[in-house]
Amino acid sequence: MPNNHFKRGELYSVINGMASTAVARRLQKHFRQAGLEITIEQWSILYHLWKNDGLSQQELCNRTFRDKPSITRLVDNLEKQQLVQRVASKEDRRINLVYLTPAALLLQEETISLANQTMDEALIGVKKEDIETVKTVLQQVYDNLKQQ
Amino acid sequence: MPNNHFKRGELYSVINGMASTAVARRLQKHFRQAGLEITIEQWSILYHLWKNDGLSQQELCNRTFRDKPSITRLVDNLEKQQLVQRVASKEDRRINLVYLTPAALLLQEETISLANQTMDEALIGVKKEDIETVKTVLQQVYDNLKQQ
DNA sequence: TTGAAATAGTTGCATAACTAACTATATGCC
DNA sequence: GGCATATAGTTAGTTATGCAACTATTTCAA
Repeated sequence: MPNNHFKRGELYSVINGMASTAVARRLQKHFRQAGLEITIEQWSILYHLWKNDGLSQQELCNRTFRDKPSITRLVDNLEKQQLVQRVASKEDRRINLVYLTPAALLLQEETISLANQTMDEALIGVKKEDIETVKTVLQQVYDNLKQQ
Repeated sequence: MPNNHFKRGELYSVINGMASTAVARRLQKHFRQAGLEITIEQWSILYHLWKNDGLSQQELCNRTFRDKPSITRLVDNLEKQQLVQRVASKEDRRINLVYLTPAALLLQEETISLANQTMDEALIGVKKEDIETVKTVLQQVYDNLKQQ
């Protein structure tokens, strides 16, 4: 039984897009101001590779919540910019492992600093325990919808 | 002084995209399954017009958190599908007022019901007071970033 | 062992987003 | 009144997303 019959239309606006778009736009702006030519979507791929280089494209799908064609094209564009390189797996020839180039490693510190700064701006005046609640709720929302 | 130095990278993933994308995809799926040919972006325009018909494109920008070119093209596509109509304002000839057609009025009840149903699915197991917290935090995030 | 099903990735097509540059109209200050 | 500036909207170019259909490879079971 649904437990939340109250202004769901507005809730929809809130959960869907408005805050996340604002954060994304701000981060993109910070990148641009720093003279960095990458998009935030490309950056999110690099972010996961900095944490764990050599992920397969499928793993990048899982970790960035994108579908396979999106990853294919993001990796295409990152390869064009010589920030990553596809390497066929030796164990399973269906799999491409994606590796960072030295150029990408140079971006890590500056861009993560800009991302942290962006989150600091975004979260001014927000209580720490409320942030935990947001994380939990949005994770629950994702889990509620992810299967099928 | 930033007050939230803890795993902001992951927080970024949570706030940005994952939950909102999942909700969007689920709603789009519900529309498709019901044989409705509109995108959720188009629907969000109709949603604001059902609440207040005859908004200007600029007002639609403000209410849907989109930029002007996005609204131009969404209204283009809605006009192609004969769901809305542009009417030049008599007071200010720069302004287009956007009006719903009878066909769009027919969609209101069904699509809002599907949206509510989608939010119900999304919020299963989430406490009402936590939802209030999420709304408040995301609104704060938006307000923190919206100016300039 | 062979053939069906599953998995990894790519391609094509449509829609949507952002930026920048543009047109048209309105406002406001000298 | 006239010119600078602001505002409303459009257009063009690039990137990203969703879906469906496709190829290649692997897995698994009859």
